[in-house]
Amino acid sequence: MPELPEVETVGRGLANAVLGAVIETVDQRRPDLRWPMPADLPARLAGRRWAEITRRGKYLLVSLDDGQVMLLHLGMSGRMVILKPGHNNAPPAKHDHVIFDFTDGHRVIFSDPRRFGALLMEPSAAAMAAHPLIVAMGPEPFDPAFDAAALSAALKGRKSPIKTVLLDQKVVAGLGNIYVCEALYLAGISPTRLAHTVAGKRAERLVPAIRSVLEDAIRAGGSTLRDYVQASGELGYFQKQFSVYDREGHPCPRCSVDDPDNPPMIMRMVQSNRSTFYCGRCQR
DNA sequence: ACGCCCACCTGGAGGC
DNA sequence: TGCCTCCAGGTGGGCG
Repeated sequence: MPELPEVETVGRGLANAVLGAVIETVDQRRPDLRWPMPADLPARLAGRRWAEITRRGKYLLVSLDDGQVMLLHLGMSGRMVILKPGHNNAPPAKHDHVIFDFTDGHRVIFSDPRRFGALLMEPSAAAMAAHPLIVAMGPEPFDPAFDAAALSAALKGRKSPIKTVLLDQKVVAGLGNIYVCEALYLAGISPTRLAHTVAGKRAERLVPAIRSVLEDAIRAGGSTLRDYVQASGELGYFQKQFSVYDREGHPCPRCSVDDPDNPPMIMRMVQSNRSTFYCGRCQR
């Protein structure tokens, strides 16, 4: 579920609620998610202040006041539930795996039914930066260094479809199935086009298209942040109207206006066992 | 180094 | 109501 915009929104919501707050207790309700969590997690976190929250790709990095860094990944179904002081007394739900209680009364719950998510810790920022999951990642899409030339270089020699290659976090960090479909649509590039042929003008269209779909989604998420604590306390999965994702059979919003009597339809295909949504007419 | 496929999990939707 | 199948926004690891 969560791609870069959702992770960004979750990070902002956490920052709004508990940045600077001190952890009183941690209730670790199972030993592992995708990987084992630190066995001494509650002891390592108790009394620590959440000093900084940053995002790298789809990872959230929480820096603590003693220099430790906690890595959070939401996998496919992970959520961070934020409960305000005075609303933190409900018993844990089935998939509430880690519960952080802060001295100011806030409660943060890491909930993840499918458990593809992760919670890891490193003793220092340098150690986290060198972590295999972090060190191998490609550029942030908003980094100015991620330009058409850099993208072309990353795609050079890649003979798979561009759709598949953009899901590789080493090419660019943070894209998932939804926003790859949306970015290719916005750029007018066919998902089946071989990645190494996305160069020149196409690469120059694709980079701003990637940024645009991500920015729009972050904005949509940010607009829901005002009341980041709703009745459920859930955060980060906002409704956004997509152009192509999950819209099989709908008319193409861009080129169907050419011929209203016979509009091209958004189509679904399967690439590497994952759904791709696209317009067969205006994506080349 | 690259490309393909599987596995890891649970839950929701839809068909019968 | 129950049972079955399929599908889901991620990604590391094993294979050729």
